[in-house]
Amino acid sequence: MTNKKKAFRSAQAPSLEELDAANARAMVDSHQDDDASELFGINDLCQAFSITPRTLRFYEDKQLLAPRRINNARIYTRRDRARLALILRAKAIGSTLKEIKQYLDLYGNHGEGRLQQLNFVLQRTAITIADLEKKRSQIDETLAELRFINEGCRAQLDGKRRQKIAKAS
Amino acid sequence: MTNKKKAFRSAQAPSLEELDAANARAMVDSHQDDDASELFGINDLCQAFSITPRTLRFYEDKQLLAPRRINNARIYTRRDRARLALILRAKAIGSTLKEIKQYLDLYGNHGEGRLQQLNFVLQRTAITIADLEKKRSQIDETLAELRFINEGCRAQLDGKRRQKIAKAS
DNA sequence: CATTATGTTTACCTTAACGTCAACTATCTA
DNA sequence: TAGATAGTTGACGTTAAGGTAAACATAATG
Repeated sequence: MTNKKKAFRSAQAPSLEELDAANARAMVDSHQDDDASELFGINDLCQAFSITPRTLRFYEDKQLLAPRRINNARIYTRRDRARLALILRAKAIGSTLKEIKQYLDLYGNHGEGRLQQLNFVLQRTAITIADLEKKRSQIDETLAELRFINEGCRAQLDGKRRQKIAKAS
Repeated sequence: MTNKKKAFRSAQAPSLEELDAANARAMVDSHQDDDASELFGINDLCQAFSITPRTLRFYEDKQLLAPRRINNARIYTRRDRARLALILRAKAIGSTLKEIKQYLDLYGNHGEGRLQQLNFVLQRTAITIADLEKKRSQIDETLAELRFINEGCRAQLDGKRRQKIAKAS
């Protein structure tokens, strides 16, 4: 359904497969709360996730990322990197950047113990979870249909093969 | 993540919940290969799926739908309706209209027995299936994280409740 | 028959998510 | 000191998926 590798008009969206590699590392990184140790330039991340600099700057514009600057150049920590992984994964499953921002804002703010906020986060996560579960089940339905078609084809092909063999003998 | 019911700027995308009702009927209909019996006007479908006429005309423009005309007015059969349900479901899980068209083109063309075509359909469905399975697993990961946050909140709130009780006694 | 309700086409407008290009700036290098 | 290299901002372009508005057609209805 996705990713014909036409490569028309430069950098396409990263395929789901491409995402995985970088993604895995980033996920690990995100729980390693060391901050300043491993740093990345903009192109490091671009290569790692198969995106363009423009995309990263755009996300920054939209306040999804906030890397430090060193003489005006963007420097990303592994936390930034992990955040990026979240963003891309969320995008891959059909969320808009606006939604992702809200999601990440929740994600960040679960440490301070204000009762109001905790309840808020609790609600929002519950809603988001419900939403994703629904999406998941829609995917499952679609998968069931596709498998049905797929097996139908396979069966027909098998039939033809048997016919040929029968004729040949 | 989706659907704040702001209702700003008229008809929003239909929520996942809204889709379900009409969807279910349409799915049933799609296997009831009677064609001309139950017919729908454009607004019937709009209401059923919470979309606007513009959207239906747009999909027709893009060749995703091809309703009959009766003195130039669009008349949809239950098959059209079922097709629409597929389109909307695919959209809800993050596919583009272009992708959906390809998907539907496969969907329609599995009846004629040309070997080449069967093999083609077989391949394409396999690819699409793999893609969706990946998406599904990404959703699963996201869900796991959200549940983690959610339970963290819940635990903290419980903690506070116990503190209060302890103080009170 | 005039009106109202439905529906149609054509054409332009909008928003999100980037792409592309031009003009700078800072740092390293020959 | 003059490139080469890697990065920056800013402005405008583009594509997808519709929204909105104007002008017209047809059918039912008072």
